Amino acid sequence: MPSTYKYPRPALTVDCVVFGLDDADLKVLLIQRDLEPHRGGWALPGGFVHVDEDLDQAAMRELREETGVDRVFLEQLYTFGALGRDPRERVVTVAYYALVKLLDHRVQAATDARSAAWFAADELPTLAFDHAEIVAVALARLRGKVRYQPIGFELLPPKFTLSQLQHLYEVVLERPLDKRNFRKKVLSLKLLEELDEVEQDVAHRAARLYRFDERRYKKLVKQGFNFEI
Amino acid sequence: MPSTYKYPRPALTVDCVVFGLDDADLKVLLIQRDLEPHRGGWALPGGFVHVDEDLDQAAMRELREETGVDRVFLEQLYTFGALGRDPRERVVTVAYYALVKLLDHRVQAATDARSAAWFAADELPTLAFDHAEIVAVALARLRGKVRYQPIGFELLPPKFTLSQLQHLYEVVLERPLDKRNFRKKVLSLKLLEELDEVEQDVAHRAARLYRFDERRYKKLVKQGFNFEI
DNA sequence: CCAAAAGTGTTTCACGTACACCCATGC
DNA sequence: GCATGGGTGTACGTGAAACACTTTTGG
Repeated sequence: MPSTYKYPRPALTVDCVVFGLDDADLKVLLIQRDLEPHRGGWALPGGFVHVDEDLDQAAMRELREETGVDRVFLEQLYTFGALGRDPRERVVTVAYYALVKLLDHRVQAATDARSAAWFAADELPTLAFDHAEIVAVALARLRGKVRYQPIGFELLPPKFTLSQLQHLYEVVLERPLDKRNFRKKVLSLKLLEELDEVEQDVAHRAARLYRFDERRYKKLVKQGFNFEI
Repeated sequence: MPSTYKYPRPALTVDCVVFGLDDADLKVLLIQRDLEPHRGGWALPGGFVHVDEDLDQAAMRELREETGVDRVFLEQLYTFGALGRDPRERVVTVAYYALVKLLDHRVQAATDARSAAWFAADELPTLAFDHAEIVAVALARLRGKVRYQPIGFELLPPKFTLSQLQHLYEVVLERPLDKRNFRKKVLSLKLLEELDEVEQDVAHRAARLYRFDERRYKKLVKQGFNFEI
């Protein structure tokens, strides 16, 4: 049933920039719009905030509904409210960014009713609305934050090699890192648990697997520890 | 005239955490509410976003209308949208924080029709709605950001002494800093212009005045420079 | 002349950075 | 046996941190 208010209200939406990482580079998950405006164009997953759900819930719901992505790292990014950012009416959107383990989510995105696909973050198609700006802000946030918060692990499988971890930082920070210095640095943090396991099915010496020790990290943070890479 | 929509919409507001600095400590500007709920209680300046103004404009307008504060550093903080944060109806608020030169704004705030007052940031009265949480987030942002962005200068007069600057960092970061190391560090950044002026009317040796060289800062940023204190 | 804050250098230590070779494995 | 990435140590330089006394000015 319709609702009436004394003064006009902006519509409120959420949009999500979903990042994933593969062997080659950083990816962003986009959906193809099935409505005007920009019908058929690529856009960020998102939609209207229901009046009885909070913002984080709305973002998670839209992500699940439109891309099948669920139970991932999700953090509010920035709220975009420029006049005219949506040609139909005034729409304010609370943008989020998500970090997913790409291997877990490759299939769902591709097989969803709505067409969804991963694009290299530095080769995105033209995006609807102001979504290109939102992605730019999300990238900047990710680049800034990955250095002083251990969020990079959200992009990797639970067990990973040090080379995978280094590759992650190289891709996100867009610069090469020295292998020995990188390993020295991350191991000195004492946040990685060395497993008695190695990679499988590689055509060369198998690398040791590590796991991020989240319990230990939280304990150290309480003691004033600051993650930094 | 009233507006009708197919689905109910949250109300959208902006709220501002205004920081100022005096000799003693960091202050926050609050207003006394003249409407229910929390009538007579202290709250952040803020109000509804008009449908024809963008978010930054709305924040600036509310700040001007409610406190007389104008032309100050203002930056979006975070958007708060928990269910029940306003007892009347669903209200989503885009929070901002502002940094003002307290001496410029002491009078207006006190003489405005609405009662406004500065409170020490660590001794705030009970606040309406979830405003205490908003202030906490703003403080965390300020503490984090002051170290790697030259925003602290927004809290000082255009000409200031190195001791004032050090005091600023000590108050915001909540820890004492070594005088010699601090001076060495800030001067090494080459962002302060040493003036041929000293403090006036002090009962001891007058300190030299400095000015933040914003042009130089912007130029250095373009060359990849990163401010850090 | 006393109170109050301004101003000034050196030493030490930790950490970031640069850098090259041998090892294990699968094919 | 060869191609591919895994894994390892040292030397150097920069910058952070610790630390105390003299100078200037007004009252």
